[in-house]
Amino acid sequence: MSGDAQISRLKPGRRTDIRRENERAILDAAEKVFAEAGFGGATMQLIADMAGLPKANLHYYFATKEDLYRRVVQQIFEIWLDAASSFDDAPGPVEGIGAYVDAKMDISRTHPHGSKVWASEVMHGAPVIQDYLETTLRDWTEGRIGVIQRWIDEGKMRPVNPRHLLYLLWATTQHYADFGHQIQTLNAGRPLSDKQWKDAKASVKDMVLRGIGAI
Amino acid sequence: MSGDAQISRLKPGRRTDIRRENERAILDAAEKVFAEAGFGGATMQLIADMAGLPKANLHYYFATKEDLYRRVVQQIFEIWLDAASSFDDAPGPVEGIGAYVDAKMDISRTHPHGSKVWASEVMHGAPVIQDYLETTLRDWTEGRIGVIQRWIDEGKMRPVNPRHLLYLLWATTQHYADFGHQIQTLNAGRPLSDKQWKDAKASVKDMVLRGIGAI
DNA sequence: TCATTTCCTGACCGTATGGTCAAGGTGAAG
DNA sequence: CTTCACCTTGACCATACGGTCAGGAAATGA
Repeated sequence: MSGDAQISRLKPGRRTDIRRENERAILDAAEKVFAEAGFGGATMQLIADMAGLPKANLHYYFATKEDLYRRVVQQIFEIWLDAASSFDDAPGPVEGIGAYVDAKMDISRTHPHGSKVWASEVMHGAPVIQDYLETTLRDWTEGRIGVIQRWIDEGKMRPVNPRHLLYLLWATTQHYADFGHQIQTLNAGRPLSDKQWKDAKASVKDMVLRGIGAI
Repeated sequence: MSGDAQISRLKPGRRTDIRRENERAILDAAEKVFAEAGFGGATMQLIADMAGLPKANLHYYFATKEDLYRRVVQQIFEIWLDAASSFDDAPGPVEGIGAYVDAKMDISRTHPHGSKVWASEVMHGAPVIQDYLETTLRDWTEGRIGVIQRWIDEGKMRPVNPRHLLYLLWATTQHYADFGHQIQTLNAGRPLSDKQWKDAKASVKDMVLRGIGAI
């Protein structure tokens, strides 16, 4: 029956699905554990428990702890790169940088663990993604510096150092993920509400865009 | 002879000096190792080697790895609190926030390891300094928010959300320490020169002060 | 010189961790 | 039903780690 086919298609027992779902569960658990404990403090047992799988099963899908870690780091990097497209097809800094801040603030809220793992990785000297920094990130940065410089030349913003503007954007937006615990503590122990997040985004965008004379 | 007394005063063999010097050597080594490897990744053996002492000697001065770690975290926190005095006795945001940015940027250059240890600690949920966040840091923050609000009321700057301004200041200045490796990679692999640091400080200060309408 | 306190350190111990493996389970195709 | 590829997992191992301890060295004061 066609019904059978559909049901079997949704059953978790399907070969490909099993692989996909388990890898996803492991990666999600790993992202959280690596973020909360650091690479050294994370244990495969903890990740396994959080993913609801026996430890030996983790090594069936990911050969080593480092392999698993690498995948987690790559994940957040790709998410950030996607968000960066806001930058490109914008007529000026108000739209481009405004959208970039929005996108990065949203990611800080939806992917705080990934952001922390990335921060940890870079703080420890980028032992596993140094090549990414030297290739993809460097190229992306140079490209964006060019875009900002063009906006400056066109008189759409004040002549600030584009490099330090990018650092300020990264620092400010990621701070809300990486230092989320500190922010929560200073917010009476509660996570930021929807309204407070809206305020945070507006405040950052406002200060940045005024800081560069775009508004 | 009086000469003997002086020499013996300078000899490292003096009781108090021995304790002070060894504790200092251990704390310096620990700060570096904790920053580079994280709490979980750091080992007492590594710290001992870097301090030039046998591992057992570390446990003579610091009972446990956690005790040692706690001391390192407290150290950077006190340094930051000292720097924050720039804020208080300032007539307005240009002087106050300007000096604060200067001070924090200087610390990011001179104490990058401490900054990373603090960041790591907070990212992992502040397991050992949560009480500091809830007391000292919270009080300090509320006080500074009051100062900023007064400046706003006096028309010395635009009405921005003081809390998010503080976050922006922390994020931006500490970024140069915590993400120093990334910044160095994007700087052709070289550490920022004196001139580049000067430019960084000026750029940050300029964007921030303009962002809040103080200049 | 002697007694006392402080400092030093090699050797050792229990535990926890990353990783392995062999044996068994399970769904799909023929 | 049989086959086969893929998935699952308890038990196991070597290693590395934080921490201990006993015995000795060195400094200090009387």
